[in-house]
Amino acid sequence: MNAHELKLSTHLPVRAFYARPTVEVAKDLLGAVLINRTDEGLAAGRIVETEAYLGQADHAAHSAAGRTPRTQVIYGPPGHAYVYRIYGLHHCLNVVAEPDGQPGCVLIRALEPLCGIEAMRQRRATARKVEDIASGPAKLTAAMAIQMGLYGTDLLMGPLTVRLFNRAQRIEVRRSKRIGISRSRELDLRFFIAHNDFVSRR
DNA sequence: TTCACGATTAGCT
DNA sequence: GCTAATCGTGAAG
Repeated sequence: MNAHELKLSTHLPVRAFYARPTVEVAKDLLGAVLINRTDEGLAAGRIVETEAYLGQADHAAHSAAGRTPRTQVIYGPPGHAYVYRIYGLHHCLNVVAEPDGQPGCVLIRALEPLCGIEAMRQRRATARKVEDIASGPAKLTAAMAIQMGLYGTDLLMGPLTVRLFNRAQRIEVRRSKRIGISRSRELDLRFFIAHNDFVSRR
């Protein structure tokens, strides 16, 4: 898929799309396209796996620690990027949900690469197969060149954006426990597209 | 100021 | 399955 086809087949959601319950946003982001306009050209991938992190009764969410310099964007207006560094090595990308003032965000966990795949391969030199380029939360930020500079940016303004397909295909959504957390591990807040080769785990 | 740890990944056994 | 790599954050002193 090239940049022109991408523009014709997708559209930007309105703010209200993000100003909904986190779980709804997490489900509806499946099948959407994440796009980053980088110095090395356009990078885009289809979202195939997400996790919801809630504002209340979710001890695994970063916002559970309350409002801090790091987590403040989660409490702000929806449709913005919450980027954080993990293990001092990697970055993870979240999309802020819920109305302004209420915490809640969606971790993007895996993408199916669509545009700029050659540049993604260069940024993800260890990936042998295309399925390995963005099949994990820190893999996709590396592939898409997403770093702390995008913290707090508005996904309705770019350079980092999310677009929805104009003709929504029917997607079979699977639900499971979240990956790699210890607290609130009993919650089923991971969503992914069934039978998809690009998810981090089946 | 100190300290333990984490929404991960890659490489090796 | 196990572990190193590597550092900002938040809690405690």
